[in-house]
Amino acid sequence: MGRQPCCDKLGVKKGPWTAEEDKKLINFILTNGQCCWRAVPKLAGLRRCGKSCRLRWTNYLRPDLKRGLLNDAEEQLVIDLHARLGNRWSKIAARLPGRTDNEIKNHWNTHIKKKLLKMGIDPVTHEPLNKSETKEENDQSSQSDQLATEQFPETENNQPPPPTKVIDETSYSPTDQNSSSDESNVRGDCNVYENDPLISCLFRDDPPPIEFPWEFPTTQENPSGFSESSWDQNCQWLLDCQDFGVHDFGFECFNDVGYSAGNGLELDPLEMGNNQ
DNA sequence: AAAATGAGCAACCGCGAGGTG
DNA sequence: TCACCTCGCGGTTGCTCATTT
Repeated sequence: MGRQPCCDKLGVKKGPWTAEEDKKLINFILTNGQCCWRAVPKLAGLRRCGKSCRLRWTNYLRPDLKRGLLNDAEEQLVIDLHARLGNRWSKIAARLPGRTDNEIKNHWNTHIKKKLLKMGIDPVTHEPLNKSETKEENDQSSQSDQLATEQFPETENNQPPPPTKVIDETSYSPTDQNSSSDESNVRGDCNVYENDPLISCLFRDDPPPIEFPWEFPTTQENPSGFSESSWDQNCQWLLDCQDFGVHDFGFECFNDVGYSAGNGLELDPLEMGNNQ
């Protein structure tokens, strides 16, 4: 029984998106908002699969996206979140304003992984490499496996929570507490970090409202200067651009919207929430 | 200067979750 | 309860560009 393809493969274009396609997609979403992705390509006049449209939008065209490499704070946060959540990139991304799961995943695979290995840390377990090797041997024991499964049923590979001393001491170290790598445990740690608004925000049940509903906040406090106008108005100039190429100018102007420029980690989640 | 190799990243694929009739 | 559909996620691929030989 073959799975039904997400779209009609015939006549569906694949590969890199052109500026023209980007323009069509942005134009459509600005006009209609995000609706049924399956219908988007048809309605927008794109010969693309709906899935591809969604991916393009969420990973590249969304105006609140930050571009460029992750800064040190973001990178440290990714490492720590990965230690707790494992490869749940979307969950990790939800706690990094303006970053996408794909971007974080790529950054992890290309930069952080190597960095950790260089430091002698196993990027999977977040334990010192020699220690994890020893541990792997010990893990042959079915007893320990069972214990791990019981204690951390949802943990990746049923591994016990990684230790946290591996995290750079110069950064905050929320994982210094006993913790597991699952979200429930993330939540469980919240009280520990109550005093730190950033940390407590990061480990809240519901992540900070990073995902704007594709409308810019209308608060007068918005320092970006976008506060008075609508999303449509703000983006209209984009659509008027000749040779539209989002890659080339990266929506930088939007990065200031809704949170502090340059470093989204400085945002105040409560304030953001009010802004919506 | 050209070929080989590696790194980075956008995009694709397949699967599972959740919603609906 | 079941089948179907859409969406989102995570793993993987493959293209492009930079660096090395």
